Amino acid sequence: MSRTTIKDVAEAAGVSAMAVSAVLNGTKGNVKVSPVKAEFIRKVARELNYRPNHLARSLRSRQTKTIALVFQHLDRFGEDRPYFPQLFNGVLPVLFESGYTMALCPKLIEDGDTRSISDGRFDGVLWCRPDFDEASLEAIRSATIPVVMVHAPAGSVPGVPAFCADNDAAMKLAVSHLKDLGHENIAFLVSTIDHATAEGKARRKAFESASIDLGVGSEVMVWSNDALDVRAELLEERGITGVICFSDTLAGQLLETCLDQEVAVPAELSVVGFDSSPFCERTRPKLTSISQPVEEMVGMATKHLLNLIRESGEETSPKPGISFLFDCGLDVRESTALSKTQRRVII
Amino acid sequence: MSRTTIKDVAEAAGVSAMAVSAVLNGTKGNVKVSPVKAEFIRKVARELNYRPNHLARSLRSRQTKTIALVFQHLDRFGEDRPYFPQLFNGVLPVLFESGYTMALCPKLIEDGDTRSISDGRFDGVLWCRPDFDEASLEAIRSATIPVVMVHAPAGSVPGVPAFCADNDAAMKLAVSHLKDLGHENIAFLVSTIDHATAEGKARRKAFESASIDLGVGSEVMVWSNDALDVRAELLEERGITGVICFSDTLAGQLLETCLDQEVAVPAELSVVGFDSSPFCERTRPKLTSISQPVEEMVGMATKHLLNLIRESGEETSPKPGISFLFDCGLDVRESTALSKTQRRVII
DNA sequence: TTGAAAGCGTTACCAA
DNA sequence: TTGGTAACGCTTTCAA
Repeated sequence: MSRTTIKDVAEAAGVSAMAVSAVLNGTKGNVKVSPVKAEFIRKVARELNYRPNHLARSLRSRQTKTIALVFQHLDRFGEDRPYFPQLFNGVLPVLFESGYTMALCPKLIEDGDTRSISDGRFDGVLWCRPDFDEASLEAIRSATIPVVMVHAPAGSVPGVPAFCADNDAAMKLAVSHLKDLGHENIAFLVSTIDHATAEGKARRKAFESASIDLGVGSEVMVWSNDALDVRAELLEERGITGVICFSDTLAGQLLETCLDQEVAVPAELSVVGFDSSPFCERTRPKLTSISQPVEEMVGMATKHLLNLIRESGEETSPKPGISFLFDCGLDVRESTALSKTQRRVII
Repeated sequence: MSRTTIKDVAEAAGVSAMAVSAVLNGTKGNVKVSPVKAEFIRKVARELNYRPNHLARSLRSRQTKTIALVFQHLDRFGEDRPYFPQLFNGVLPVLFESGYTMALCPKLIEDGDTRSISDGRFDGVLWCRPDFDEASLEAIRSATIPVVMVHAPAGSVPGVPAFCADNDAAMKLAVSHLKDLGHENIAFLVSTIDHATAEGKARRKAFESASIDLGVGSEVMVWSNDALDVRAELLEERGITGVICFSDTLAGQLLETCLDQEVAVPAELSVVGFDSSPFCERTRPKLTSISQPVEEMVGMATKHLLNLIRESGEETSPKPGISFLFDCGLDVRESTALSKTQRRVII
């Protein structure tokens, strides 16, 4: 029974409640208790097995030592989705090191009742959803606690720090790789759902700029769940020989479709994924993919959030919003190769 | 700014704070507000963008709509550890459906400061750590909120419900499988860490009983990180031709060791894992493994916990502690085969 | 150095 | 049907 309150301890020790509080909280402020008395209080507290009520403490002191993590919870935490392990590996060590608790709140994650961001339970929010509707943006804007966004393009919400992969550089890397292999017409493939997200739009734009800059033909293809006739629609109709996909998962689906339709990868079509997850090692052929430092991004975002929380107590001049862009890499595996034309030239 | 309090709303609407509370909380109890007034209050609340302070509400009503999840956080959430996705898939849907928040608290998960179970922040605790030290057991015993244990043998803490795989039946399944294949000397392999856990001990005992019941020679081997000479120590010295491992991970390590030492699996040695994770499909040979319904176990444990929380408000006669045993299966893949002797007999 | 009192924002209880 | 008042358990401020 942790029913013992600070009052019980105070009575048992023959002191006031505040003396107990001061002793147990490391007496910040100008209240001081003599060492002897302090030790006695500690002893009594231990004997009564006193545990401070975290709720009452938070209510009064206006800090909960808890942050909320918001992510896109469309489906299960799957075996082939390396994102969630990376996310948690990025967040938890940083949080735990500082004694912070992580909360997964259905109101924020599922109900979209984003106004409850500031309902007092959290000191800050790590917003890792790539889809922003206007309600969410408004909630983030008007939050009374610090919010940090991950996977959000710079400046998505003025004044709110954003941590994001450098999609422009990433796409340039991938398009350049395909161009070097002799591909002249390249497509960007994205699912309907992802296409609607901020990151979907950002990568699409990045792809288009990269294509123009590098002078290759480009095409954006939004893949709903319909059948896709790779040979007819891509190869023949549009002369596309290289495809950059929004995600590894999507690239995996494309590989399967190619297998079904007897389109050879990479002989006839080169395929690039996004994330460079362990999944890439298990496909046949192994998937060339853009790598994104999710864990580092999330880890730094978490650290930044904790800093903002610390500072929010102090009187500091308002800071400008900052965004952080993370370099991506390209892990070349087996799914990309010289285009047919190029091979002819070499021969 | 969600600084608007219930008082502000009450003033603006010209009513008392409790009227507002009654209206917004669905007026349980005997307090009633006329429909007209109720609608007006709702309107004012909406206009002022009032959000109830969850902390204050919890403090007063003594329920936080939050449960804590405790698990073993030895290392990273890895790609080859299917446990965590299964854990979260089991817990979150059940919790979210009932509007409960899940908290990961460093005090409980890392610091071992288990007394803070009852610090007011949680309505209940889902205890999924397989290692129980005396301090933890004492903390669970003296908790003021409901606790449910997963991976704990029945009756680990009197009165606390335990959800666990039926290790006895599982081991019987595996030993029987190996016996049918003609193996006469079987070992149970477990790492030092796992051996110290409650589940480690339970499986060891289960293995020993199964071996005796089925009349096969048995040996328990605790594998620290030392080199293990499979041929000398297992095959020659002890005549062991079949090994049941504590986990798939450990079985994977054994497979690698066998590869290094040129011991053929399954020709010379049959290997069985535990968990039947997707990992088993990726080893060479594919790993025969005992399957444990983690997701269902955890899901049911969560439901049970929520029920206990609901009931804890009511005056019910104290219930006896219950334990739930879950059937395991054996997924036979490629790492187990007829023993040499048996093959000779057949030929 | 100490203690008393006033909140924090809410809900429960009791009188009207 | 209403509304005041008293908690919930703690910390902070102010006066001694």
